[in-house]
Amino acid sequence: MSTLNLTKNQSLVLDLLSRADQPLSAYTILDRLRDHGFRAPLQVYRALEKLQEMGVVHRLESLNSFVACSHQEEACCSHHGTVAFAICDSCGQVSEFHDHTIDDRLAEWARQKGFKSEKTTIEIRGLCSACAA
Amino acid sequence: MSTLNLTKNQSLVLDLLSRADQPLSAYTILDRLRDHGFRAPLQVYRALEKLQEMGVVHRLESLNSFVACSHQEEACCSHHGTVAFAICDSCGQVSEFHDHTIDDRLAEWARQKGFKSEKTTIEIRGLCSACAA
DNA sequence: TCAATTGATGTAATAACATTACATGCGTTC
DNA sequence: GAACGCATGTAATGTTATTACATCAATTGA
Ligand SMILES: [Zn+2]
Ligand SMILES: [Zn+2]
Ligand SMILES: [Zn+2]
Ligand SMILES: [Zn+2]
Repeated sequence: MSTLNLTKNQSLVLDLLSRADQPLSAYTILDRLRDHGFRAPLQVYRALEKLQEMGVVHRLESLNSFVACSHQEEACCSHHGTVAFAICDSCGQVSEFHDHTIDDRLAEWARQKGFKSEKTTIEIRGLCSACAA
Repeated sequence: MSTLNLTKNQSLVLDLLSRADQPLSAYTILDRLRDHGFRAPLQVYRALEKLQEMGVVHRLESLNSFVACSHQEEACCSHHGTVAFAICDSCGQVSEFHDHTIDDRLAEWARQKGFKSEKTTIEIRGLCSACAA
């Protein structure tokens, strides 16, 4: 199933996350979708699992929350590899970015150690420019 | 209070983590310290909080678990800055390392965006060399 | 056609992780 | 020794995630 062919529950969750101005927890999503028939956590977690597999939603490990992908298809690369998140602890704004040099350094460390990387998490907590001012 | 002057509860938690061959959750720590008088989660969380402040214990966000610091005081630097963790999903082994280039790239991104970084999490999940073989 | 399969869904119960609130004990300071 | 700071103890609650089981619809292929 592609991004263009989501189930009803998946669409509801993705739409909600896309409109949110900050990460949402699974239970916040549940609460906000009660009017649309959501009754149990599993409905949310199942939708999130699929959306993450599709790469259109990311889990923020340090927040136990989820965001819609805001990865910009920039000129430098086309695929969605490892990304980093900068999370403002004041306003909740999340910036998603990637950096080839970081990727390369992590890959080089893994190569030297014989470590087989499956998934990399990079999250910076702090204050965005607006909130730090 | 320095590393050399821990309270009883802090010592018990740090000793347990230091001897563990994999990350431990707060509740696992609680269970293993019941014989030493631990009765409630808060005893564990309070000790962990202080130990983290001292820098002798780290929280692994992607596992909701904790490890004793294994940072090696190498020739290249003396302070305990941002570190990365490679976590084997098979045997639980955790490798803690740091990379100045990664630090620099993240700092440069933050500088450009005016983001004030407070704490950075880098965790690689995968298979260690022994388990990948 | 219709049984078998697959994948999405619904519901309840439970497990796992973390915090709040309040009380107690125990040194140090003045 | 009163006041204070700080570590501790205990109970209750809040938050996040999973397991188990049942139902439903679309697909498939004998
Ligand atoms: Zn993305
Ligand atoms: Zn902000
Ligand atoms: Zn360390
Ligand atoms: Zn391993």
